[in-house]
Amino acid sequence: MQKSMTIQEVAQLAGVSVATVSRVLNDSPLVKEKTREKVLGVIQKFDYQPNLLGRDLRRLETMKVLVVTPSLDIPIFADIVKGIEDRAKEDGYYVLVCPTSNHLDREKELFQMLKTRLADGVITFSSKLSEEELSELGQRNSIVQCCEFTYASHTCCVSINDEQAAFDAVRHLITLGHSRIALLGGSELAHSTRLRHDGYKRALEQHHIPYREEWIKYGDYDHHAGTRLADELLQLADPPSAIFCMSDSTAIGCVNAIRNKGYTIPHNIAVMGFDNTREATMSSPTLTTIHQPKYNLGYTAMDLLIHNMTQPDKKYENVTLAHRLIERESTPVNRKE
Amino acid sequence: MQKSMTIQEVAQLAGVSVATVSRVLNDSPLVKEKTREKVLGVIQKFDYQPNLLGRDLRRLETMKVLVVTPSLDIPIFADIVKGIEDRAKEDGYYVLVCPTSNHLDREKELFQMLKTRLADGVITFSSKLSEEELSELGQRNSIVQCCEFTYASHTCCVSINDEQAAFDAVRHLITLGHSRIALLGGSELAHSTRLRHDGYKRALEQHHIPYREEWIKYGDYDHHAGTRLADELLQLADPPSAIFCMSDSTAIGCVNAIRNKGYTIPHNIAVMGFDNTREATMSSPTLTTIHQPKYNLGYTAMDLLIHNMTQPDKKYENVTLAHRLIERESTPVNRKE
DNA sequence: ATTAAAAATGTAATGGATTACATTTGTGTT
DNA sequence: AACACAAATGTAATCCATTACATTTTTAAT
Repeated sequence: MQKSMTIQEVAQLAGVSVATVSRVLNDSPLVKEKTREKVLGVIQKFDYQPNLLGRDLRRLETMKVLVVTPSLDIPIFADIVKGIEDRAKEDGYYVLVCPTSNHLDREKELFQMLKTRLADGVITFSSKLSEEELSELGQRNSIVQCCEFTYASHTCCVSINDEQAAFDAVRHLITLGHSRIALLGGSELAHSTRLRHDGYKRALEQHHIPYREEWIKYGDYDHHAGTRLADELLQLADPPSAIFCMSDSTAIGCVNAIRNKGYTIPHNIAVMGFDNTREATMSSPTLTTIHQPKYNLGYTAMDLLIHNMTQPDKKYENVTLAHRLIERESTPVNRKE
Repeated sequence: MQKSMTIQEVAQLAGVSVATVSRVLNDSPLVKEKTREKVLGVIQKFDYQPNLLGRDLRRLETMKVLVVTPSLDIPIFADIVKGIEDRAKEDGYYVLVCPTSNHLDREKELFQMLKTRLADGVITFSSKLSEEELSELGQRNSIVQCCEFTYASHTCCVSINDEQAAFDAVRHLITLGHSRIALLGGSELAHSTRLRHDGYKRALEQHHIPYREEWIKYGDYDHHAGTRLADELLQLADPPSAIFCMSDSTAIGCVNAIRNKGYTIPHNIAVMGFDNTREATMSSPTLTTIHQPKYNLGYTAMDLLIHNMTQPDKKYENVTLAHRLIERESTPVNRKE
């Protein structure tokens, strides 16, 4: 890579010292107006750009934050990152999104960037690192987990209350008169899956509805899984009358499967999604779903991260934001409320 | 940010000079085995990580590549980035994805990272920079445009042949017996939109089918635009019998609008999408569409970028990859072929 | 005009690693 | 044993910008 102009050359051309140029670059009030103009003149004339590697090395700070994610096509991801971006911009941080393609090595490499000083902090979605690794990294670096949570000390997390959200969803179906309610989940490994399952179970228990193993099915979060699992449900001797899916994509696959069998939604079977992504309004019928405050999750995560990167009183807490149930066409109109 | 261990301390602890430690870090063959072990011992014992800011400054190279995009939720984006990632990994580059939220300032800031030495190269999707700006940046830095193309010297581009792809799509509809073919486009500003429009027009001309202004409509790339524009088409006194959409999302919106009016697809109206995203198989009916080789577009873009970052014979060419027409349920079965 | 204080600028150390060049250690040859 | 040469290691310059501290210039007060 070719050399570009340095602060020395600027100083020379402007007939001042490097210190003065540096002060101009950093808006120091100690520079006389006339001098400032002279220096800025040279800077503009030659389109000088300070080498930020030099600056960052000196300051031991990069103003960069990594967003580590297993994949870019998680439907809620884009909105979350928008929230992160906006909060970051307020304090002048760069946001760099790094997909790991679900490779643990890649994730470790990215976390190394904290140790090797290439980034000041990390926001992570569903990390594969172990509790020990996260805790250890958290001691010396700032890490915020978003949405998906691995318990670890010296770490914090921003998410909705997944257990309660699932509870609310299932209660809604019960309120509509359903008692034959299936659960279609995403990855069984995810902590959120367990929590949502717990919420599902609690809602049934509270209404004295028996829990039936054969109505609980896990797959991926995508629509193919939804189609496949819904087909399985429909082949049961005793199929459910409502299906709660842990993602909108799954719900759409589910809807397709149900309609292909000739049933109508919500008349024969009610379906609920999760996340309230744009997919929920793309499907027909549109999906009743649980809204996640995506933008705010991102904004809050970044806010917490900035706090921990800059303030001495680190916060290692779990922040829970409010979810919301959104009624659309895939569940019957609620006459009681 | 707290100081961490430096190469000096390692050298001291190992009883050697910093040069030797550096040689060990960089796998130099000039180090005696016994010395190497001694140094590695200290490195492991104290979990020393070299400060890459120091290294990068000295080498004037960061091994980082920026992927600048207006948004993260472009449906073809995730697969393209996977291709970029895989090629990057082969040569040890970091891939950092940077969304601009469509803000020109933000984009400029990110391109500045080339000048400020924070990144070695950029792959950009539909840049908003002017031809002059791109050309100027291209002189001293490596820039590859992907999919969307602004003409500029010292720049290269990897994409499909949009004109031909649209031509093929429309010809397909003509082959199926259609002559009343509408065009629903994305942003009118995009270069690809113009090219696809040209291909549409050429196909009609070649088959002596008149071009009708009222059947050409532009909006966003999303499904809402598709619904709205399709509604407009259906209200015409003389509506089309086939609709070619410039994205799968638009096509899905279109499909919903058509079915809401009580028409069936493809019996009453045929619909084609573009991109072959997962949405194309999520909709029902599934979409006939133009497949973009997304992974390969990314892989090739990164390949070209690496070439231009490392080799003296820069390539400033346009690489065109093959597209493919994929038949699904939204167009009638082709009996002639 | 003199002097103290404030403002502006400059000098040089610093951040951490790499590497050209210098020096020491080791090996082999006669 | 002496010398040539190779191998291993060390010293110090370098990458570029920031900043503590030193120095010079300006302003204000007497």
